[in-house]
Amino acid sequence: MSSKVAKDLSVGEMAARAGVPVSTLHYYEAEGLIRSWRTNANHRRYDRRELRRVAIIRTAQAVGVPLSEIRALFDNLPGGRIKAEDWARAATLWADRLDDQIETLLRLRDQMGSCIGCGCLSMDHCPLYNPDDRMGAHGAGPRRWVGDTAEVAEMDASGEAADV
Amino acid sequence: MSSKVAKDLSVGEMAARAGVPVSTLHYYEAEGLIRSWRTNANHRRYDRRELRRVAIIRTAQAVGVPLSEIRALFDNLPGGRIKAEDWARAATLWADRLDDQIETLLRLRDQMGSCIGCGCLSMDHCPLYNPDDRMGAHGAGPRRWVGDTAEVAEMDASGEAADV
DNA sequence: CCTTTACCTCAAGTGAACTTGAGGTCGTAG
DNA sequence: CTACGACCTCAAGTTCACTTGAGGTAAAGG
Repeated sequence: MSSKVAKDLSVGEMAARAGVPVSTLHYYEAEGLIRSWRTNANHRRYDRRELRRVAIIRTAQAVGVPLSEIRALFDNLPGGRIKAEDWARAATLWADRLDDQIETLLRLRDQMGSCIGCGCLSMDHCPLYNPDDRMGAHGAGPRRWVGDTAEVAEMDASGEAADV
Repeated sequence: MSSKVAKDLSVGEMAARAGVPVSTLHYYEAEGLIRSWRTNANHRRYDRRELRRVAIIRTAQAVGVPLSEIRALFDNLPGGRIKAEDWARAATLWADRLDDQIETLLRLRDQMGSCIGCGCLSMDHCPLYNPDDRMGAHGAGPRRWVGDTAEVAEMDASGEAADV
């Protein structure tokens, strides 16, 4: 019925379509992230759905998901495909991460905004400025920064060393 | 009037307070991102405001600003300090970047949301599924992915290879 | 037949941001 | 006096995600 065969793609075509260099596709394949079959001439051929995989890879990367984690998802595919269920689970997980990231960034933006607004980076003018070492009070201990700006907020609030 | 001298910090204290390993502070200093003076014993001492610098570094990193760019800002400091004006400029710049990132992530989240909702990752069920190669129509050319999900969106819209 | 083009493999190199390790110096506590 | 912890330097190693390069094949066009 359908004369459109939607044939498989060469590595060059994939690269063009997916917007990544050929070398990257080689790399992804070596890392087990995408698959191909070979022609007589030993050239790679990609099922069109591999394009979708590349899209997922790049998308996930944009959210900060490392390749190892993406592979973990892909490795869950019994038949080499992601079942809707698996996808939903991963998507939910990544969406959560997304939410976290968005929240972090929004907090950061707010902080920057108020910093700009109040000129608080200038020791001379910031109403929050306070020469005492308030944070010293709560001692040492494990710290976290990236993905958790709580302490930044605290410093901003205490106004410690408000100048740079 | 103030008996609290708020004395300078050793590298260990800085590390504890800033939540980064000592080696990282060494590294930042080697990279010209922070400064210290030395005691007789050749030990580093940090002015408290260096703590603020570290906070800025980590914050900026969370937004994806590379160290080189942070240094570029810091290098703008004639007196070794950031003037409110310079800070405002950088903060505005980084805030723009933040906005971009937030927008990208929000877009991603929406896409993931609708994917989950419609089960579109399943070739069999997605209402968007379309076996034709719609995207093939617009040929090769430069591509971009990270920080620009336009093409992902397009693929999602066309539903190409909607299964994985 | 010859050349070009697109592909192949495998090893090594890249850059960012750190970390690890070896070997050495202070200054205080016991 | 000696041990200890905190600090020092400098070189080299690590991880991630690729990229580059050398050397080779296969099919199509002139």
